[in-house]
Amino acid sequence: MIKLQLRHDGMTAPGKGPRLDAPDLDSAVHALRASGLRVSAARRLVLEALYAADGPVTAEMVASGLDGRLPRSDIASVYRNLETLEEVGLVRHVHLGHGPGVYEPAGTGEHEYLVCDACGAVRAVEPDETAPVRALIQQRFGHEASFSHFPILGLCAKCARQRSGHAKTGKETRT
Amino acid sequence: MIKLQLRHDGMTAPGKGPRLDAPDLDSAVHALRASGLRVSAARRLVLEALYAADGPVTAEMVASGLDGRLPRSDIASVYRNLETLEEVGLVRHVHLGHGPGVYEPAGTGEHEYLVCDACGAVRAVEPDETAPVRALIQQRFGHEASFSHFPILGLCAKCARQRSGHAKTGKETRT
DNA sequence: TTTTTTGCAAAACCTTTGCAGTTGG
DNA sequence: CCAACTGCAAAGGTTTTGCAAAAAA
Repeated sequence: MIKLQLRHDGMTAPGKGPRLDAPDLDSAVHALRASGLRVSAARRLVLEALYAADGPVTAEMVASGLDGRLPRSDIASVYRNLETLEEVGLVRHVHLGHGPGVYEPAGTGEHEYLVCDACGAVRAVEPDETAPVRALIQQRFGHEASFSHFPILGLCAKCARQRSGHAKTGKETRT
Repeated sequence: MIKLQLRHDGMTAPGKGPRLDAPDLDSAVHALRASGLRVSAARRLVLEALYAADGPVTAEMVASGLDGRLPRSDIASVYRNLETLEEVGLVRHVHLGHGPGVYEPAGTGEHEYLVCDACGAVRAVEPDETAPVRALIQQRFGHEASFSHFPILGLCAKCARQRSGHAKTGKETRT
């Protein structure tokens, strides 16, 4: 068993663990106020964007007001607010691939992700769907796994079929 | 079932899938030549560093000659060579956290990783240890998972115990 | 000799930080 | 009023790219 230690900065919600239960924008704003944080225009806008988006989005997307659907804001403030909101457990971020991280409201269900390395498809599943998988990992390794920060990478059903079915040649995506 | 598609750039060995079987530096160099690539000093040095390291290392580490153990080289060339070597299947890279990616020889066994989100511990395991986990994922989701590019994140046994045992307060790492 | 590869410099990309001015409570 | 927050600008860390010079085959 190899074990090494690298530079590390805590990848999930830092201060507290428990994500606040905020299924919609309003409850998020209330929770925000309850946390002693100010509900500034910029801050509210970040939440609005995350709740309005139909999936996890980049900071850049939030700053652009979801490509114009909302007023745009400063990217530095967006990052600062995402971090603050993540600290109080209202927001979560995930790394689905090599690009920028993507953010989503923490209160809308703790999604876990499966990403296809060949076609890039992202599939969000509910944690109880992966519960047996996490249980098995727990049992085998004593490790309490979570797939909500890094996805389960691999080949989606379609790409896997395609590959084994007729041993296709170089059907990969560019890198 | 949610399904979204984001920008994607193929995170594992691009051109071909099959990692070349190069358990040591010499066979790697031979495989390299066999691939039609030139064995330049800089290129060889990258391989030397990866085989000499005792775990996956950053490009920066390679460029520094593993902190002086080997001659140092230009970081841009290191990245270029890592990419090239990855393309022919001699090298692989992993993202263990928020920092830079880490690289290792592909021929020394396809490690998979478990990373602790609290203490940062990295545990490398052999793929047959995770086989049942991957089989379960396959069965449940039709997804051919691999944990060699993104690790299984979560709490290691020790940190999990610590946390459930005596409901500790704010025992987290900074972010 | 010819094509690949290098080394340097510069840029690109994502994210963080410093600071003076603004604003929410 | 005053601490918290903003916007801008600048920097930081990682990775990529352009290009003329060097080196492998």
